[in-house]
This record gives sequence, C-alpha cells and structure tokens, in this order.
Amino acid sequence: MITDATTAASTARQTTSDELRLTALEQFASVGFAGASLAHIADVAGYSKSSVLYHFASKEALLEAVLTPAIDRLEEILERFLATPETEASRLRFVDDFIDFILEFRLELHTFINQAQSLTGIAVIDRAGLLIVKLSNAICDHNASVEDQIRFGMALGGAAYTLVAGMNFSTPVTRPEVSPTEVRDALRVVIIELLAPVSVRPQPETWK
Amino acid sequence: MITDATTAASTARQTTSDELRLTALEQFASVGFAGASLAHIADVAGYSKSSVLYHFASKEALLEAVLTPAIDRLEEILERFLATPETEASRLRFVDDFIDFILEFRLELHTFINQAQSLTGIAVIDRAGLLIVKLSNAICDHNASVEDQIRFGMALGGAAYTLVAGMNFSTPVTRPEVSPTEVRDALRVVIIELLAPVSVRPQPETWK
DNA sequence: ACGCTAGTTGTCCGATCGGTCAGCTTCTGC
DNA sequence: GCAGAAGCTGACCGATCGGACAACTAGCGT
Repeated sequence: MITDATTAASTARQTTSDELRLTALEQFASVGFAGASLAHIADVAGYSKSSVLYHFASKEALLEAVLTPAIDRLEEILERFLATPETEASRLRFVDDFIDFILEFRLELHTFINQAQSLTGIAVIDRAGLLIVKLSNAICDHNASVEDQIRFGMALGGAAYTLVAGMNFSTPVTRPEVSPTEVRDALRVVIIELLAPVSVRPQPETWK
Repeated sequence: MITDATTAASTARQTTSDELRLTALEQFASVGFAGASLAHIADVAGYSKSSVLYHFASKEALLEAVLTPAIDRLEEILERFLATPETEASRLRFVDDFIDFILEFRLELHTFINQAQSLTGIAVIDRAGLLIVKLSNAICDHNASVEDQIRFGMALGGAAYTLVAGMNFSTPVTRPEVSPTEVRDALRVVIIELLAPVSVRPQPETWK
C-alpha cells in the first residue's frame, strides 16, 4: 500500500498526531478530562500510552492541542464581528458564523463548556474563558440586562448540550435519519430567536 | 450549643449523610464524577474517606443518593403535567414547575446533563435518561419536529449551563449583586419563549 | 457494670493514574 | 555502510484511586 505524504492535499492527511487528537477529543467530550486516561485514549486509537506522550508532552498539552483550533476559530469570528460597525446585517452574519463554528467544533465546545470551571490554570482554557466573556459583552453589552446574558448563555450551553448529548437519546427509537441541514436550519431559527436584539425581538402577547 | 434532633422541623437538620451528600454534589458538578475522589470529598466535608464509605456503600451509591431527590421531583412534575389535559394554562404551569425544578436542583441537573452519557448503567442515571425522553415527548411529541426537539434541548442544557457555569465568569468584574428573582424572571421569559407551542409562537419578520 | 449498636478512623490492598526512560525498528542523507 | 533522527513500545516509578477491614469511641437499654 502506497500512501504518499506529498499528495496529501486530496484527502485529509491522517497523521498519528491527528488520530490521537481526534480520539482524545472524543474521550474528553464523553467522559471528561479527568475521566479520560491516556492509556484508554491510546488503546482506542490503536497506539500505546508511550506513543501519546511522545507526540504530546503531557496530558494537559494534549488537551491544549485538541482545543486550540476551535479557540482560534472562535477568536477569528469575534474579531470579524468587532471589526465592522454593528448593524442587523452584521449581527446576522455573526450568528451564521457562530452556528458554523458550533456545528464544526461541537465536541470541542462541549468539552470546554462543561469543564472550564475545573480546568482553570491551563492556558487554552483561560484563553477560551476570556474569549467567551468578550463574546458575551460584544453581543449584549450595550444594555447589559440579565436577560440578555441568560439568552447568550442559553444559546451557548444549550447548543453544546443539544448537539452532543441531547440528540443522542432524545429519540432513541424513532430515528428517521434526521438530515444535518434540517438540524442546522432549526438551530439557526432558535439561536436567532435567542440572540436577536431587543429592537426586533417579538413579544408574545399570549403566554405571558 | 443545643441542637435538638426532635425539633428538626424548624431549620433543616444537618446530618452527616446530608453534609456528605451536599459536598459530593458540589464536587460532582464541578470536577465530574470521575474527577471527584472520595478522599477529596471527605476532606472538604471534614470527614475521612472511611466515613463516606460507611454512609454510602460505594461511589456509585453516593451518586445515586445525590441525584435521586432531583429525579423524584422531576418525575412528579412530569406526572402532574400528563395527568391533566393539555391546555395553554397547564403547559404554562408546567413551565413554572420546570423552572422551580431547575433553580432548586441546578447542580443535580448540571451533573446529570453533562455526564449522563458516560455513566450509563448506573440505575439513577438510566432512570433520569428515560425521564428526559418522556419529558421531551410530552412537550413536543404531537408534531415531533426537529426544531421542537432542539428547543427542548436548548432549554434543558442551556439552563443547566447558564445557572452553574455560565453566570460564574460571564461577568467577572461587573458584579452588582444580581438578585435571584431577577434571574428567575429572565429565565422564565426565555424558557417560555423556547417552549411555547407553535400556535402561540411569534414569528419575527425582520431577522429571518 | 454490661453488651450492643452506630459512627468514625487508620491501615492496608490491588488496580490504575500520569510520566520517565532505555531500547527497538525504520527510514534518510552522506 | 552507517550515523542519526523519527516513531513507537514495554518496563518501570511514585502517587492516587475505590474499597475492605479491624479497632476505637460514645451512647443506650438492661
């Protein structure tokens, strides 16, 4: 079998590092950082624990390598949003960027969202925490109401949960192959509803 | 100091079991079930590891004792909702019950929501998972759209995140003593917006 | 005074944790 | 041919894990 590394552009090159990163991500997201042992990660990926520690200096370094791409992406999104004056159009574009991010990095988001509080001190975690605060302020700083902060938190934590843990057992039997685009569209509707500014937010008159 | 056990009705009796349960809950919610060691739980509570294993047969038994009251409460709420024919009033009352539940058992909810997938097999976890499915079906079964399932998941996971992890670092400096009732009211508005049935759900015309 | 029970603890155990290190293979440049 | 780097591994280390067990103390009914 000839796997030419030079023509890696076609299909994504699957280096050992990448395999370990992916496996570690799945483990961190499902059993948590503390619960995921290096030996188990290595075993699932088909390597030895020593190999993991050859590619990554420590367990924390592995976590950083796993989360960094997602944080980088989120940072880009925030900077793009802050770079342009805020209009309804720019805010809507931000939401679309945000949904792209959530869907692409759902496992990374889930890992950070649910374990950031117990992993403070690790560089990438602190960096992500600061980023979330800046994001929150950018979205709902102008009036800074408690409700707006809750709306942002619900969108963030709700999406992380729904896409990773929620959909798994929400319909355990009834599984008629829900299409990704259908999930994406529905997610867009709900998140836009949550993050819409007060000016355009509809007020239900029944159900109050 | 006289602490009479017979007149325990006034202030909640603080038995050793209760102290250990509370400490364990805090640890499970913050560092996860796998990450929380019995020795550390005992240390924080001011007892020895042996004492923990005297009151609870095992670490899993401790988890069950910690989560069971919350699951019982949630079961009551579901049964109450299913017992009456569904009207807007009954659905609204359910939302209020639900919010009461979330606020009272936020740590238990957070623990279950974020770790259920890695703890399957433990009785109380499986029971809670089944309960969530039944809840989800009760709320949005009639039309069973993907969007409604996402709405339910966002409300559940979003609330669990916002109330435990989100509010902690969302406003790290600006902390003007946000009142509990203010949080409750805002949470009510957002959750009602998420869980309102299609018939009364407002459709924003801008921002689409 | 007595035995009984509930509560608490220190000690010990096998398993597993993250991490180090020496050695093994395979490939490459000279 | 061979030196050296890269990749990978098993053996080993001290620390910590969940848990078993015996011993100790304090209270209570007799």
